[in-house]
Amino acid sequence: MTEIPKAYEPQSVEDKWYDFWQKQGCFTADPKSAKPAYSIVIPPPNVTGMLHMGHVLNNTIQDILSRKARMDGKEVLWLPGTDHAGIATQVQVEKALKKEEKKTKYDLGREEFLKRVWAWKEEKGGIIINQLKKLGASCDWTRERFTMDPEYSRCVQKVFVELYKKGLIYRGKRMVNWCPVSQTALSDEEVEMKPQKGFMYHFRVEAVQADGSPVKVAATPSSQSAVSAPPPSRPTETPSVGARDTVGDEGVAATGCGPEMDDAGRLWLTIATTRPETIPGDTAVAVNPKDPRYAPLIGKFIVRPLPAELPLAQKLIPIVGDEHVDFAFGTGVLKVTPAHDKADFDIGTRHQLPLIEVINADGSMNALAGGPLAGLDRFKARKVAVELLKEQGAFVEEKPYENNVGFSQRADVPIEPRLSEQWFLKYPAVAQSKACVEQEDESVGRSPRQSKIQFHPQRWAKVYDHWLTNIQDWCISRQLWWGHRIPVWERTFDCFSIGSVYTSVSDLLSISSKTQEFIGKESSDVVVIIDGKQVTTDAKKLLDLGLELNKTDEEVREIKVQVCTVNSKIISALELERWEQDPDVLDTWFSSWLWPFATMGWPEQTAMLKKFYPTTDLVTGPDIIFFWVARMIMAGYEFMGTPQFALPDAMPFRNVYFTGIIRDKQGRKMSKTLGNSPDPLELIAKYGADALRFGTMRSAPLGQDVLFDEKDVELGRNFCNKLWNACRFRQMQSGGDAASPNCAEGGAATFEAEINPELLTSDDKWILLRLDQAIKEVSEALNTYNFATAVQALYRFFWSEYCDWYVEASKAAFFGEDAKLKANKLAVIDFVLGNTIRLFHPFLPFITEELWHGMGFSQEMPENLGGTTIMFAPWPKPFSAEERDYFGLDAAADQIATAKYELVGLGRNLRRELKLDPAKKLKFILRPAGDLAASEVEVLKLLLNAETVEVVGKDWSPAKGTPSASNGLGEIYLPLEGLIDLGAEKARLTKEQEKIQAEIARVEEKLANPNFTQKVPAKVLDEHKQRLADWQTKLAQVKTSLEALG
RNA sequence: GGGCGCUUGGCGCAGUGGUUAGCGCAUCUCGUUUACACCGAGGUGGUCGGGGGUUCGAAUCCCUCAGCGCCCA
Repeated sequence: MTEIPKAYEPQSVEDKWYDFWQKQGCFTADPKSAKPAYSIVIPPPNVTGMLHMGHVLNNTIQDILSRKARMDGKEVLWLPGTDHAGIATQVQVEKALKKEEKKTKYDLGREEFLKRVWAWKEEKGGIIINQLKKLGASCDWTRERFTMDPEYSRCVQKVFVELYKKGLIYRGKRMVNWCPVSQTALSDEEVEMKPQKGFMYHFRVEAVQADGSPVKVAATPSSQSAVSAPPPSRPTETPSVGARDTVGDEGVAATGCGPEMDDAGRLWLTIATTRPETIPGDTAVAVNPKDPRYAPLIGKFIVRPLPAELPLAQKLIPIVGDEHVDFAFGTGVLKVTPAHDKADFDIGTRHQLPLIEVINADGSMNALAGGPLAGLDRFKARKVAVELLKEQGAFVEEKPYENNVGFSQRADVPIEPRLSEQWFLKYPAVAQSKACVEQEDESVGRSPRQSKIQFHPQRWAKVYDHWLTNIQDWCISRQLWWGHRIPVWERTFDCFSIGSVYTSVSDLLSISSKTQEFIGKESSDVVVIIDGKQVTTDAKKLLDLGLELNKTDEEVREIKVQVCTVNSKIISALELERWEQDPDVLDTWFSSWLWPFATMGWPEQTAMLKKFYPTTDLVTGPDIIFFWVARMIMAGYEFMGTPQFALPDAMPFRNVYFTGIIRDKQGRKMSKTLGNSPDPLELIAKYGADALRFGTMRSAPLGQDVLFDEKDVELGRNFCNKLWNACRFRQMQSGGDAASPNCAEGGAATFEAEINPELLTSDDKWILLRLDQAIKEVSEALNTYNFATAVQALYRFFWSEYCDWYVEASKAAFFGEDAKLKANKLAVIDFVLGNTIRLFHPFLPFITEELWHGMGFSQEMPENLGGTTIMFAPWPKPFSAEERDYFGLDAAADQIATAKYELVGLGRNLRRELKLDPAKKLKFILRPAGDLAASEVEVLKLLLNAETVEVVGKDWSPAKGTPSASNGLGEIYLPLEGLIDLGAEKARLTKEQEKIQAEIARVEEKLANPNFTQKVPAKVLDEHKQRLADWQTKLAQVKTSLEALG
């Protein structure tokens, strides 16, 4: 037989089994299976991505759930794939293009650029998939999906058309979050608020009449100062403009606010702003009409200081009264820049203020910002604007100021609120989505049939609910090239001729009669909007539509027609007539929100959807609860909740497990710049995939962030090695030279299947009970998504109970002569290991498969229930009452073993306290409290490393000065013939005695308290009485030991 | 400003009203005993963030304060 390595070598095992599983089709889900379904869709990683520790955590959990479900006899679908990650991917390809060819995407043009992106995707896109395989992920790779797959793209477009038709999608000129680096709009969710240190700049402007002459206010302020009335306290219910700027506003409320009149009789206002570079874009200043300081000035004007070169008439902007102005903030005077601030835009709308755009799409200032500013970057312009104010004498002061600024999540630069034409979605199925997630206070008294989505941990349900309550329309268009292009075509017609030249809608769309027939059948494929109004395609005459097709207004000669469709025939017809497709693409999340069903063949009612939708579990990070989880739920109700699918529950999943965020051991987020992000593949190469999985799971408590330490992986490796060696030990006891866990023949030849209950020792029964307990704990922990608890239970059972006690105790039999006992012990070990390996399988797929075959367990099982692979071996079950009876697993056996191990501990302690040579075999004397089988004494002898354990009767008494220890099982003595220093042992026992006495005093005090004895439940009272008795017994034992020492 | 979470030995965490508050790592001592030094045996180390309350009894429930973190505005 071959020499086997003393240590487990994962490298030689992992690839072998992964290939085996794939070749056997173990991961492939069969929609026709009669087994109950279990399904899970992977949160698609970015196609540009590389595996990081977050993926490891997330996918290990999914793999554990999937593998456990297979062992539970479920038909399992774990559906993998990647998403196209619009911005991230485009940016990567652009960077590569610049580096390699010194070109921009504009040099190539849209079509050619997209070819490059696809080429790049083909080359690099598979990396993360292969990395997942290294981790052991049991995904159904035959169903791998990509959000830009043709079928998937059709789903995205169809969804767009449907929502468009419902009127939920609209195009509008709105204030959006603009990323000047990526040069695209972003959704609110892609904006990250970060505190920024900057300045609050104060500058003063003159209040004037409409003609520019000095203002005359009825209640003329005194020449010293206009600040007579202190500003009233802020009305709490008033929503305040600029509230986002007020973070940390203590100390910002400016001194000397209120209008001030100078010696020349001119009235000045002071304005506070963090963005002086936008002054040229100001079209008003706003004050609160309830603010007595400024109210009289409403309707007057101020002289806008920038651009300085403009004639006075063009500098005058009105002072408007707006209740949303927070008059406790800043000076109470708000500059209003409707083109560059969301709140200001709203004020502008309320007061019909003009918009002046002064910032370009790339974040630079344009000509309207004025000579010195034009062309400068917005941040450079800020400094220059301050200089310009100083030159004019308008600058008052600047104060350090920290406020929250929205950053583009991708490019990590401050976003620029910008007015632009974008596509928006009013979220569908909001009410259903809100109602379907179980909140914490609902869980009581609800029948389990009323199905709801469960979040784990449940507290995330609140966060979810809050977001849905305050939901805003979703900006879904992106000014990118890589992504799903918006399926809308547009053409402009002359409004005078449209009605006469084109008679019908299909005529307008240049659709032939043949195509038209086709449309008739599939009219859901197309939506037509004329002049902003949806029209039906079967309308014969345009004029019948009641549109104002003959506009009289000379200014408006054009009428816009939009067609939203996925029908390829119509699209070809449109493109022939030079209709133009909208250049924008859709937000990547607008495709991934369809993931749970678009990956399974939607919109058809496929066998896959029938079998596997709704999916069972979703595992993801709380950072994408809005981006993805909430939107998937809405999409589920909207698109799977139709009669066609006839589902009782249209929700996309039943459980959502939110992982923690992986941090380094100092609690910092993993980041490339910090270099604290370990490469999982390196860890796998060094320690093995099982070790990485085990280590990660062990340190990942439910719903808490995970502080990752390579030590955890090391511990995982050690654990695998322990498991390996425990199996190796068993093989070495099977009588032959076949001492190899990875040698199937050797293992199988001596496999002991039958346990003879008659021959079971207390140790055997004890380990069977511990196994039973472990099965219960691990199963329960997995059912409640407590992965760390499950791992902990496995660790404790296997290492601290099986290896430390049972294996050591079993050596008494294996080193002995009783062949029957040995055989039975092997049977117990095989039973325990067979179950243990299965319990470990979801966590440690590779080593368990190796051992399953190597130990011969696979040969004991039917082919489809573990015979081929442990993946389908049945999940271990706790003993039934009959089995417990059969094996005699009662409390008595348990107590004997427990007491025995305790006595061993006491004996080892004696040896230690007496500073005896640990290598020396000692002679112990045992005086048992009751009957004790010879086999028990053998175990004691072995575990105590004793030369002999002499059993004596009740009437035996030790010589004076004989160290001893005792517990319920009996007393052990170390006859040492004097010569030993007993001081340390005496001291230890005295300390022990004091501790026990203190405990007794505590319990006695409780029991003496009538308040306690009368109020406490009987059970607790009994427990306390028992506790007192136990302590008293212990005290007696310690006293005996002390006396024996003399 | 609102919401959520966290605070337990040096570190990371268990422990949601009832024994002596557990576990892993680290640390210290000892040990090359025929599964494993990726190991074994043993030890040190905690008034459970502060204060108050409820209770016979609080790490656990309530109030309050403080610190840290995250999300939303």
